[in-house]
Amino acid sequence: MSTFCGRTLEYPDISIDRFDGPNLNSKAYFLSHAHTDHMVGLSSMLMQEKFKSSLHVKFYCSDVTKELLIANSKYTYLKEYIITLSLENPTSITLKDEKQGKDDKLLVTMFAAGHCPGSVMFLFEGSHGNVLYTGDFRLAKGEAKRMHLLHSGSRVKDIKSIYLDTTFCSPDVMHLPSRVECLQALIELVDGWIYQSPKHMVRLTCKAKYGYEYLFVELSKHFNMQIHVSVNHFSYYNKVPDVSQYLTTEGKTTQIHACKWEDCKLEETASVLVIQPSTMWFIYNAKPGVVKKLDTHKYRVCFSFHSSCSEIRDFVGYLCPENVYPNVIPVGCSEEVVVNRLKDLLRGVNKKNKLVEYKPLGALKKQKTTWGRRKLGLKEDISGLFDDEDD
DNA sequence: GCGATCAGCT
DNA sequence: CACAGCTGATCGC
Repeated sequence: MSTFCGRTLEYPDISIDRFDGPNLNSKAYFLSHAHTDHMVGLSSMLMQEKFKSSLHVKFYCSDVTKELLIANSKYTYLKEYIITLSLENPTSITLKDEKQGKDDKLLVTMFAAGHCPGSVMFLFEGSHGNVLYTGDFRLAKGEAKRMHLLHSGSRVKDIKSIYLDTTFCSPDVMHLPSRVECLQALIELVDGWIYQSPKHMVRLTCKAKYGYEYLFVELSKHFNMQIHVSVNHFSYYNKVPDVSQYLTTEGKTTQIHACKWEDCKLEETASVLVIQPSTMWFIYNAKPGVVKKLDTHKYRVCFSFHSSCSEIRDFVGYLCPENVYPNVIPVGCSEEVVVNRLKDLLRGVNKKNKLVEYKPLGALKKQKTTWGRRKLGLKEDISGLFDDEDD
């Protein structure tokens, strides 16, 4: 659950993923993805009036996020203010001072965040340094290297601050199965079931509105069978063919269901295998593995749309920013504790979390130090990191 | 009769 | 199981 207030220290004139309170004064708005905890205030009358009364204030997001947004009547009003950006395509944005002051310019680049359909990160480059806002993300280790516009030539850009999805930045969640591992386990379960008879059905019980589409799409491709979803759910994907072509609202045409079960009138002779994708359950039960049998007809598979702690640390360690600001403070946790779990990866801090003394002429040397750490791979070098915690 | 908010649930 | 919702009750308009 995002606790980000909407504004960065470096660029307080823009708001990201938060649209209430002081954010009503911003000069531009950004949405990383269409989950409602990132849309607080977006449907309010205050926000609607703000857009209506401002000539230059726009709303930036990805194409898919736009379609998911405006398919919901609460947000259809945004249509005329939305400017969609394409991935890894730097765009210059002018922040107009409505009272004839001086305008500011900001270069914005979006990157796929791997959290849910349309989810992105934003890189802001301007006079106050480079700032990366990750939104929610799930990236495997090493993926930052393939995000070319985080680089300048062969070097990583100088990132002043990263505003980071720290949902699973905790020693309890060092490792999570990859998306592919989860998919393979799921395919095995489905494969062992649906070929027994046409009345053998699989029911996927998914909680969030968006996020499981990767599983739906890949399952559909593998079994050459569309996934049944509720009409209401399907309507959000009308303009997103990359997803909708793998879905159906006709329950009778498929053996794989992710629909609202009560509305799906199946014959009573059907035998149903229930599979529940879960993350927290696996974390709290400390069950290693990808799949767990609960009952003869009931399984859980471990699937996460947030990065594990080691994936987060790999990402931050690769970028080596000066500052890290957690977007999520887990319960019973403080911002300081979360930052301490990442501090050793920041620029100018050595492995023992001591500040490296600042010498202007030592710039090259410092550069070398961080390089060395990157090359060595900070992979399993986390000893002592969690010493100072109570739990 | 429509939102907004909140408890309870998954 | 604060991953991200949904449903249904209640209150105000």
